[in-house]
Amino acid sequence: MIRRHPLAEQAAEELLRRIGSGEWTLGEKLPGETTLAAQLGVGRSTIREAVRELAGRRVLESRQGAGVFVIALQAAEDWDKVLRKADITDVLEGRLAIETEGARLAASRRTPADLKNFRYTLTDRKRAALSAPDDWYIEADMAFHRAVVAAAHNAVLTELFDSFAPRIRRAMIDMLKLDDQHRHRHDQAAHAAIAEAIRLQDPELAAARSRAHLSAVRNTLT
Amino acid sequence: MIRRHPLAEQAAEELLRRIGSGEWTLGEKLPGETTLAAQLGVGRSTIREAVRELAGRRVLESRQGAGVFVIALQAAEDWDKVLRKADITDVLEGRLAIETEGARLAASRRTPADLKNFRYTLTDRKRAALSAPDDWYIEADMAFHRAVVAAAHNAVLTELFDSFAPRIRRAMIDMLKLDDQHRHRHDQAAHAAIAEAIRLQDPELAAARSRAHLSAVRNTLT
DNA sequence: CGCTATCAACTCCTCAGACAAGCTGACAAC
DNA sequence: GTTGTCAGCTTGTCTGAGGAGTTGATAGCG
Repeated sequence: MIRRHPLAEQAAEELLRRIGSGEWTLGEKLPGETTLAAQLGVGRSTIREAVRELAGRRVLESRQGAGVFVIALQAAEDWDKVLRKADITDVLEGRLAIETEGARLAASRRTPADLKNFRYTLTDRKRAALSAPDDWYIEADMAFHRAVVAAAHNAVLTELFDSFAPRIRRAMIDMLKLDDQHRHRHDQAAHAAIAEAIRLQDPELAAARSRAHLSAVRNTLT
Repeated sequence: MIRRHPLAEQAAEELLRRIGSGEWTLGEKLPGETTLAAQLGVGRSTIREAVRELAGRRVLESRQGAGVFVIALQAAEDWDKVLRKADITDVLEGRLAIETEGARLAASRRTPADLKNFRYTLTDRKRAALSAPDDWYIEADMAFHRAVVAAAHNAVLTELFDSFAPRIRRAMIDMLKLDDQHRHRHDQAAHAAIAEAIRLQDPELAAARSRAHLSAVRNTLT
C-alpha cells in the first residue's frame, strides 16, 4: 500500500523538520506565507494548509496581521503512536503499574457504586467467558478491569488506562487467535478475588492479587 | 486577552462537535467540500483548512478522489492538557505507580551502566542539595528518579515518566517556595537506599523503598 | 453467467488573484 | 513624554480554474 503525500502534508513535514533543526526557535515568527511559498516552491494556499495542520498539532499558531509563531519545538509525541510502536510486553508492564496501583487505591476509596459496578461487570464477564465470541469476551474483561481502576477515583490513572486500552485489546485478540481459545477464559475466580479484596478494603491484598493476575497474562505472551 | 477565532477554526470546532454528536461515525465519509462549505456558509478553502486542522489532530483523514473520513471520534486528549488540569495528588499517584514498578523491574534488569548512572546522579543531587538554587536541586533530583525508571528498560514507562516530568517539576518548585526550604533536601539517604536495593537486585525492597519515599513526598502536599 | 476494460462522475489537490481584516512601528502633533 | 494617525506589512477568506485520483456503472467478451 503505497501512499503519495499531498504537497501540503510534505510542506508541513518540512516546516516541522526545520523547526526541529533550530531554524526557528520557540516563540519566533516564521517568514510570511508568500515568502515560504516561494521558498518551498508551492502555492500560498498550500502553505496555509501546512501551517493549519501544524496548528492542529499545537506546534504553530498564526495570528492575523502579526504572523505565524512557533509554540512548541516538536509535535507532542502522540501517545497512541508510542504505544503502537512499543513492545507489547512493555505496554503490559505499564498496564500492570497502573492497575496494581489502581487496585491498591481502590481498596481505600471504593464507594458502594463501585462495588455495584464490580458485581455488574463480573457477571457480564462470566456470561461472556462461557459463550460469547472473542471480541465480546475481551470487551467484558476490559470493562471489569476499567471498573477497578475507576474505583481508585484518580483521573490520571483512569485516563492512562483508557489510553492503553486499544493497544491491550488488540494484543488480546491476537493472543486468543493464536492461543488455545479457552485457556484464558477460566480465570473468573482471579477476577472475583481482586474485587473481593477491594470490597474488604485491603490495599495490599488487592494490589497483590492484581499483580498476580496481570503477571500471569504477561507471561503467556513471552 | 481577547481573541477572535478565525472562521476555519470555528468550522473545525463545528465539525468536531458534529462528529462527537454522532452525525458521522468512525470510518464514515463526510460530505464533499462544496457541500460542507454551503452548509456552514463559508468558502471552500475555509472548509479545507478546517479539515486540515482536524487531520493534524488525527481526527479526519482525506484521500484524494475518495473523500474525507473520520478516523477518531474525538481529538486525542492532549496528555499535557490532562496533566495540567489534573490534581497534583492524582499526578503524584500516577508517578508513584510508574516509579515503584520501574524500581521493581530495574532491580532485575539494571546493567552496570545503570549503576554508574545512579552513582553519578546521586552525587550530583547531593551537591545540589547542599548549595544549589531550587531549580538546580529539582533538576538533579529528577535526574536521579529518571535514572531509576530508565534502568527498568521499558520504553513505555520511561516515556510516561518524561511526560509527567514537567508537571512534577512545577509542583516541586511551588512546594519549595511555600514550604520550609530545607526540609526536603535532606532525604539523600532515602534516594541512596533505593539505588542500593536495585544494585542488590531485590525487586520487593526496591519497590517498597521507592513507594515509601514517594508517599512521603505526596503526603507533604495534602 | 462471470470476468475484465472502459469511462464518466465524483472527490480532493493545487494554484492564482483579489480584497478584507488585523497588527506594528514610524512619525507628526500635542 | 504622550497620543493619534497611517502606511505597509501580516494573515483571513472567497472564487474560479484545472489537475489528479477513486469509484461504481456499464459494455464487451469468453
